[in-house]
Amino acid sequence: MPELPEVETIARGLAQQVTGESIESVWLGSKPEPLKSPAREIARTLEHARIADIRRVGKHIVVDLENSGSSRKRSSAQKSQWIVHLGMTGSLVVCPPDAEVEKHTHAIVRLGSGRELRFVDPRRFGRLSIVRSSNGFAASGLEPLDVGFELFVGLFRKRKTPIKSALLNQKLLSGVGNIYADESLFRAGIRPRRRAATLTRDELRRLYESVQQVLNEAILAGGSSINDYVDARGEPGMFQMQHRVYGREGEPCLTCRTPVKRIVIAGRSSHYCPQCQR
DNA sequence: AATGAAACCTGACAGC
DNA sequence: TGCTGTCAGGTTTCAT
Repeated sequence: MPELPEVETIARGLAQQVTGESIESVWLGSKPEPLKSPAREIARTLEHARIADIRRVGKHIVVDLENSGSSRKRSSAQKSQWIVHLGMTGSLVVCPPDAEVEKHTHAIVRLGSGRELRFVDPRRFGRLSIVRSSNGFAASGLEPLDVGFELFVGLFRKRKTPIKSALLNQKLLSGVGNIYADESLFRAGIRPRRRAATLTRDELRRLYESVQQVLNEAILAGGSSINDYVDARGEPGMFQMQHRVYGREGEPCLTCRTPVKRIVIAGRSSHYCPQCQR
């Protein structure tokens, strides 16, 4: 469910609500765990830590923790991070302790204020992990909103894969998902099946600007709510109102009235206007 | 090395 | 009501 704009919205909301809180205790569900790190390590790291900040890196939510090293020395503040990937259906919600525990709740973090931070994920594609390296968590690819144009161009050089697949490849850019890839390609006037390496410099310029424009507009709108996505407060995003091709198969292109086409690329449905996109 | 298909999961919805 | 098939905002793994 969440791509960069949704994750950004969620991370901002969470940061606002729980920065500075301490973590009292952690409950992790059993079952085939959505955990990349061992449950023991996650629990041990989170418990008694202080939440210093929450932010987005790619499609990941990074919770910066401070371990005050409770008993020993004063300033033995160790840095560790709790990384949450929401997969397709994951959500992180802050709620009062007496709120009903939803089905598919896999983790409950009790906060100093008495509230709880809960991880819910029906499809269990989401992942929780702990990072301790001194450099901190690093995304596999470049941040689409920060990358310079030359670096962006370099990503697609020599790639025979469809440009749509390249945009979805998190090792190149991290954060672009299916909705925003389609929307960006529409705005740039480029067909999703075009081989990445065949794009001209002009086309790449348009794509570069379109990606940033679409992501920024979506962040302003609080993300896209297609099925059940809601932010940290339970509010849906509004960007779906501005989708020009995604989910509009058969409907007229907003520019030229040609029916929007839907095809499958790398197993993902892809929407485009056969007239406006070449 | 690079590409694409399949696998991982559950739920919602359409059609019969 | 209930069955079947399809689809879903993501990523990893396994064959080519």
